[in-house]
Amino acid sequence: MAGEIELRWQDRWAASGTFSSPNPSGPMAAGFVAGRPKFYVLDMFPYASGTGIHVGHPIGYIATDVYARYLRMTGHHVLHAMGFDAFGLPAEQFALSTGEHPQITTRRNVDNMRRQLRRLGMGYDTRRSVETTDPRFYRWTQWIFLQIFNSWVDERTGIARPVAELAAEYVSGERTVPGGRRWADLQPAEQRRLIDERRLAYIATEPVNWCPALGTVLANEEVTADGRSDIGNFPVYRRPMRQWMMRITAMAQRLIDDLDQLAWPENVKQLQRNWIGASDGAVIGLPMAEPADGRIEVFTTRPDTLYGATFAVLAPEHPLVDSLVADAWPATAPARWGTQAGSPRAAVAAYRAAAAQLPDRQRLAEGGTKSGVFTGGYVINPVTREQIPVFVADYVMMGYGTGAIMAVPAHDERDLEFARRYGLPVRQVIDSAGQYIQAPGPALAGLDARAAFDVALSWLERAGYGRAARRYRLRDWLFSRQRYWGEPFPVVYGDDDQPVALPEDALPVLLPEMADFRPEPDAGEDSEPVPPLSRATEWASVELDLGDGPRCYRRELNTMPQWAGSCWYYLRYLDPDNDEAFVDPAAERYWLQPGGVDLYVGGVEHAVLHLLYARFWHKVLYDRGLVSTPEPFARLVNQGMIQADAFIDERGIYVPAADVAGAGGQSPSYHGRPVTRRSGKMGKSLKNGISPDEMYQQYGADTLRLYEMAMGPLDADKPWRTDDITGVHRFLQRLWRSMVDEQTGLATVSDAPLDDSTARALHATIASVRRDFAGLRFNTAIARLMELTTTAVRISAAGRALPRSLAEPLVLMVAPLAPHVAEELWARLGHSGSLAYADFPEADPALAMAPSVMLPVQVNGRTRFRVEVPAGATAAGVERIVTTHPDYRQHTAGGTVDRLVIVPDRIVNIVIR
RNA sequence: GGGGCCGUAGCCCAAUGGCAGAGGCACAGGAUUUAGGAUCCUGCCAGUGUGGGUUCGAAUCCCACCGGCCCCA
Repeated sequence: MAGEIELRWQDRWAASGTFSSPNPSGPMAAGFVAGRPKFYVLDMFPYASGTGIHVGHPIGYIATDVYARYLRMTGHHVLHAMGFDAFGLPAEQFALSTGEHPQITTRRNVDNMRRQLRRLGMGYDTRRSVETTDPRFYRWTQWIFLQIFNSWVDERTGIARPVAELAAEYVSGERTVPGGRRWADLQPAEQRRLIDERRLAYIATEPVNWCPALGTVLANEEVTADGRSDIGNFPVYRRPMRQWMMRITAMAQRLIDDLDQLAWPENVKQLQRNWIGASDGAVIGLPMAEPADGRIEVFTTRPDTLYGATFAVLAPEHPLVDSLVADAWPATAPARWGTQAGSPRAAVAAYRAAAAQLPDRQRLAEGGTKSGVFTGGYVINPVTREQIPVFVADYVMMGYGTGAIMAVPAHDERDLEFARRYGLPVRQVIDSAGQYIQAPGPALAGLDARAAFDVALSWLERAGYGRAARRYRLRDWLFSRQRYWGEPFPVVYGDDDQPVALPEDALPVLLPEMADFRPEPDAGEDSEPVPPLSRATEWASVELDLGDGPRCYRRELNTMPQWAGSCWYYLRYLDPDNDEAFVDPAAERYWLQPGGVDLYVGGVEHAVLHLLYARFWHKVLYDRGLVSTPEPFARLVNQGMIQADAFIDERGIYVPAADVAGAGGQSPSYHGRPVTRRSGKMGKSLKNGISPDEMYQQYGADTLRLYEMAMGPLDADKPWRTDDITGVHRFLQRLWRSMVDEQTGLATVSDAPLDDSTARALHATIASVRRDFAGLRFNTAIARLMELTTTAVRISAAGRALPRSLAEPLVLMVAPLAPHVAEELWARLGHSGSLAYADFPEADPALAMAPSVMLPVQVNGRTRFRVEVPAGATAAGVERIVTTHPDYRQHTAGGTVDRLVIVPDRIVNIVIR
């Protein structure tokens, strides 16, 4: 029954385009009403995986759909669309596992997910659905890449500008060329290098995480703490490679500062701040002992502890290592510093080679022993004038600060561990009482840490050794992958091997059809990455006329990472068919003003990467005048995780929860063997997913939607219990029977007016439900609607037809949550159109109020008796009633009344001493 | 180790600093029914993790501890 009704309404909504929302102008302008408030509701971009969704996935989608339906009924233009992220490693790995082409598997996965969401009754504007793998979409992903490639961040303002303006500054002399030469005197290649090194998308040879088994490099975030790939758990090796990078670090400060204007959960903002990780300190130039004019720049957050610096450490990748390494060991160097190795140069070379293998996260992991090797070189501590030895050690990272540190073992644990291992001196700067020790250099004795920092910094500045500096933990974003299934870069290379941006009319650069899309098989640890696209030989080279006649160019063979499409899909929903621009500015302004997407709902697992990358792209687009808001997402809500029972066998391996016998009982078993219950996040890894298909087959989509919304607050983690579904299922049946005759199937309602108490219940419910919907508190709204339904059931069970003036508002209030049954009831109540745009009931406060209330009267905080007072009675009126009440004298006899606390309509408290 | 979130009935969850209970599950009893694991009615159970503090009044605010989850190291 439910299934038949639901499918019928879903067809009707689709056929009549019920949820199409108009743009203010352009091809989608039909139905636009000027002056109507707008709202942009957005779900995080789903990734079309191979296994379909489980019931934990759509909880956020259901919530936004309920909210969007509510907003439509309260007079808003609502934009709510759903598209699919389908490029990237997971889709490609899935295709590899089935042996089919990702084009095919992706198509199937997206179709399946569309089907599942449609079956849940989602009110999306299906005209606006996009897929990242569609050339009409990724053409603009490539176009945005070019905007980023052609931008630089002006270090004076932090704002992104066209690189043409950077060149103009060099030409005009406003910006001086490093080295003091004139721009016009530079070779074209030198000019080009000066521009390229400022671009926001750039090529760099950087140590990266190379995963031979996946045949690609991975971002740090895609590598686990023990140095394996997040996807597939394959070993990852560290090696330098030529890669595309995004200069997100140039926006670090704005990415921190602008968090303040966002209505986001505080913990997500904090995660972003920590990830960017600003720290204030100083860059200190430590003079090298040899060569005498050399300096090593170290970054420290504690310049006040310079006196305690007894050695210095360079990252293995540090460019100064070569010039610092001595030809022979100094006679004074002890054997434990590694001097038994032939020469400093050999020892350092061996160490660097070993360190290069390890992924960053493993190098930084605590507990791993700190290893290093002496370079044979020394620097001078500016405070003590002593020569201190310089080591190379892998606990210092090239990507952070300056890639070099002054080591203060007395006040840094990692330095201390290193010093102990190599027998280096430990010199205290601050004594056990927390006081600075009398020392040469800046006078710090008696100061607190804050003041000492300032004094030490100004001492360094005056002496010419250092300057204040702010550094970020954030690293530039590794933006290329050696895989097939991604957006091709809109870039080619000429004879000089330098990247050249393709003109806009050359877009899209289509991903070539390849039967064999696999990464290079059997790639070993030392293998050179061979992108699959290199085998598309016809595609890989191309003759173009880029302004200086037809020439042969090579295409970029890497592809973009999975994050690219999700950085801007929310803009394409606004204007999905535009072939002239990535988005029409009028549509963009209408839907994004004032502060970006009005409500963004998704999982907290995207708190850092997706949200940071998307903010970065959006800011570049904003600076370049292509979008109108500095931030993409004004308000963010994280839906909670759905947890479910999972089961492990005696080996500790998860077994499919669906096949566990006696899952709810004391002794669950799997194929006759005992298993142990271990609850956790529903999903593939715990093998405890429950498919929505079986739920709506058995109960219907309305019931599933209601259950997911009734489980608890949207943002709380909640355990799934299929047994509990019967509660909301009964609710819908009660609602139905309260107004539909079971024999005839006709609505039986009367035109009788509501009695006072029913009217009160109705209007109080309307007021609460409106408040709850507006605040995304669907669980409490459902509780109110269940109560009102009980009222309705009582009326109809007493043999009276339900008054229409109760039935209709009840149906309308249920509609956002259970739209199919509501539409069906609405139709049976005699209405011809969909209720999707019917007016949501309005509460009349006068009718909602009871004529009188029973006020509890407390004595010193304990309830002693009650008085009945008129609703809304003033404090003076209540006082009169209470003090003349027969029980008042009895309860105040024991002492003197200090005062009466009266909270109108709530409580009275008599304070007695 | 640092940061964040959360502990209310057998379970899931409500409660602008104001009578601890809205709703659901489970359970028990009754009604109805050829029967039902359907439907209707009724009932049942906690003093809010622990200990302090603020307040006329604390589940709610503050501190410490215990337990759980998440993030970072």
